[in-house]
Amino acid sequence: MNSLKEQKRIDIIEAATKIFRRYGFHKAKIEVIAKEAGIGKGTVYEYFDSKKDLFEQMIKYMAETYLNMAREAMDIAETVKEKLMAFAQHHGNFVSEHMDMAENVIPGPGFLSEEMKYQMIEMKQSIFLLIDEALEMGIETGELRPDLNKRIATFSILGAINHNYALQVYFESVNPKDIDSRPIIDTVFNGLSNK
Amino acid sequence: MNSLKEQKRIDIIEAATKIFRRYGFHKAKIEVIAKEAGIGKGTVYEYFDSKKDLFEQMIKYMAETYLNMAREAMDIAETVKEKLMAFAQHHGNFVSEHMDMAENVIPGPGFLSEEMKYQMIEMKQSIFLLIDEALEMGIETGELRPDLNKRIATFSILGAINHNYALQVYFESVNPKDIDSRPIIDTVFNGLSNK
Amino acid sequence: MNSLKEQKRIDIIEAATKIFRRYGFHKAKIEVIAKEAGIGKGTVYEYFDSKKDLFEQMIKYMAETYLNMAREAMDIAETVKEKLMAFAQHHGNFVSEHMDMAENVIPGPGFLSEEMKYQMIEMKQSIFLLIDEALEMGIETGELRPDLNKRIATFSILGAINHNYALQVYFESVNPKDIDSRPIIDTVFNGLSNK
Amino acid sequence: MNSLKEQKRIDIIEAATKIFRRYGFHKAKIEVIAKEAGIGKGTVYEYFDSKKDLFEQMIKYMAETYLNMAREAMDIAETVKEKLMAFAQHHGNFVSEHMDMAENVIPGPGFLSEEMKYQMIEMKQSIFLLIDEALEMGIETGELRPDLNKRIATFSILGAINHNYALQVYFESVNPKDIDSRPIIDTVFNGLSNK
DNA sequence: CATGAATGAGTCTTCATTCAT
DNA sequence: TATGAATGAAGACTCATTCAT
Repeated sequence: MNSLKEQKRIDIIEAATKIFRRYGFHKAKIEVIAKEAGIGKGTVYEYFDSKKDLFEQMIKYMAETYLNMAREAMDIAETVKEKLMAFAQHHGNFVSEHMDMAENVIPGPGFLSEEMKYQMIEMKQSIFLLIDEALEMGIETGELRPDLNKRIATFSILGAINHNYALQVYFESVNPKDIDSRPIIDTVFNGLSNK
Repeated sequence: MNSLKEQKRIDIIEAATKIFRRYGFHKAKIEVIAKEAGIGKGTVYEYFDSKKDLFEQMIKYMAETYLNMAREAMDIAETVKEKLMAFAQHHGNFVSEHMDMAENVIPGPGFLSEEMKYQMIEMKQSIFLLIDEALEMGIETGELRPDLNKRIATFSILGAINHNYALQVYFESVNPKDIDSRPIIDTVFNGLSNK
Repeated sequence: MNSLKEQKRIDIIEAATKIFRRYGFHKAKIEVIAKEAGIGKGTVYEYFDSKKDLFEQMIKYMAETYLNMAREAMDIAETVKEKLMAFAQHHGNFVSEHMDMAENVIPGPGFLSEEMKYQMIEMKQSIFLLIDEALEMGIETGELRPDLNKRIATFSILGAINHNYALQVYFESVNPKDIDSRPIIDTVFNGLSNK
Repeated sequence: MNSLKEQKRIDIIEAATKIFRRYGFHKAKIEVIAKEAGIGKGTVYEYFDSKKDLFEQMIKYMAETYLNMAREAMDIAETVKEKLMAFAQHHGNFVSEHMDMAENVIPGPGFLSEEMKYQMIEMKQSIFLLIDEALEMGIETGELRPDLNKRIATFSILGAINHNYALQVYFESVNPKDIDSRPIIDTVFNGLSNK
């Protein structure tokens, strides 16, 4: 019984994901989301307080999914390099399905509730920590240079991965799944400098 | 006379910049933008076809400004490293004034006109080329490793700079102007790998 | 068995009375009434055809209660003056519990069904007759002036009682139970005129 | 210019009066009020913040009108009896046009804003004072009995007038304009008592 | 009999845009 | 040319009512 309700909640969130992604927050209509989920308009409001609430819960759900998948992918890998490649690949896969979400669907400043902002920060921190741990490990095993500024390195890796996927998709219309993460990680590992 | 019109056009765009940044596209009201520009609501429509048109022209104006400033900053610098640091610093300064723009103000997918999208791609390409040229130069002068994958390196640099600024501001509430670009560029230059 | 159903019907009506009084017709929600009655939302519809039906039956129930109590109170009294005072006192007691009903809960014109309006008229007529009979008696016993316009006198008494209670409660926040009915009746009996 | 806006404000209020009276607060649609006023739906919101605001301003406007007319009517009359008859007649005229307003259009408890409630109380007090002054005068001139309980007498008069009009209209479908106020006032003046 | 999950008709309100002045 | 009063399309949200369990 409880799981039935929970299942329908997920159904609605997944319908919302699709519609929000396609139309953005403001042009996505509740009625359309409901239809996509195969239910009536009013039913959405049995599960979520408002359009905003639905949006926030969707973000939370996606963030959790992203994080869990990233963790799994990285756990299997052994070396830091492999872990980062796994992360990049995961990022690409995820992005290929939820692409514009992050960039296009945002409803505007001051929109997210304070609680939600807190959640988002936590989530970003979790991702940060995921990379940070890998780097820490790499320094200990000697795989990475000992004088590394871990914080900046972490931000740089995340940025490099993110931008490489985003811009390749954007400029070259590549399917993110088909992007090879190896050269990205290689570049970050080896640096630009000629010695 | 023509320059009077042009000046008022700029005034409106600058008012729009402020208001769009503060409220995001959908919650920004034309009336408020008009008031901010010190004119009447209807007058906005003498200069722009629609809210969307105003938004697009604003984006274009800002992108041009960004690009011009980036070019100037990089021209002064000599080595590639200095150029990239100058770019990063410029990025930080610009972002400190127009921050949320990029992240929060976006109106939703399918919003920008095709022509606008084309403009945006051109703009991104210009930025890409700016960095690309610097790398090219670095390879020729031997400052950078000759086997560098320029495309990926460019994306990585842009991503690293962007994310470092964004996340430092986000997590640590640092004023972007106060961020030191050196360690970011150093990290990218030296790479992560322990040789 | 029949009385069990009847009892639950009364329970619902009493829950409805409380909720309608507190929120008014339109803001009173069936779900809340059901909860107040300790039953499920759907069950209300086993006993009443609609919200409107429930409202009308509630009014009818209250009116009957009012009338019965008024009759009892007046039967005990002997003189007309006493009867009117008893009526006034009863009115105050009743009003103290069901106050706003009459003033605040009314759903709007054209709302009550024709049958219901008929009921309401009958009810008002019954009250009218109650007072009318008392006056008739008073005229016969010589307690009241023989040339009295009974109809107008009855309306005036009802109005005087009603308004005195209402306005004292309204202006002076008096508990209706604590209002002394004697001076009201005295005023009506003696008239304003200085002989 | 200002008076044009003010005139339109009044137009809307008068349209609202008609529609609210016909349908009650909840069933009255803004669109219908706008149509009645010969304007577009959105225009209503240029003059009033919300349906509730419109309703409250309408009440205020009507109350002021009622009070002003009552004052005028009573000022012309000389004796207390005449004043009260004038008041009653005015009440009847007003009620004949705005009848159900008071009884049927009320939106429910807790609806009126605090400021509005305060206004309403002030208004009722003004009416009270109008009668109260007349009685005071009557006591001084010896037209009324000196031992009169003014407060209760005032409430009683208001109640008698109100109920006589309301019930005659209700029971006998009389047009309030056609009701003779003399016997009502006579009854109140002479009292019920056979000396 | 009782329930409460599902439903969708109904309406207020916002705001980009128009156009008479 | 500049204005701002007027407009109405569009959409989130409520809640009485139904009906499968």
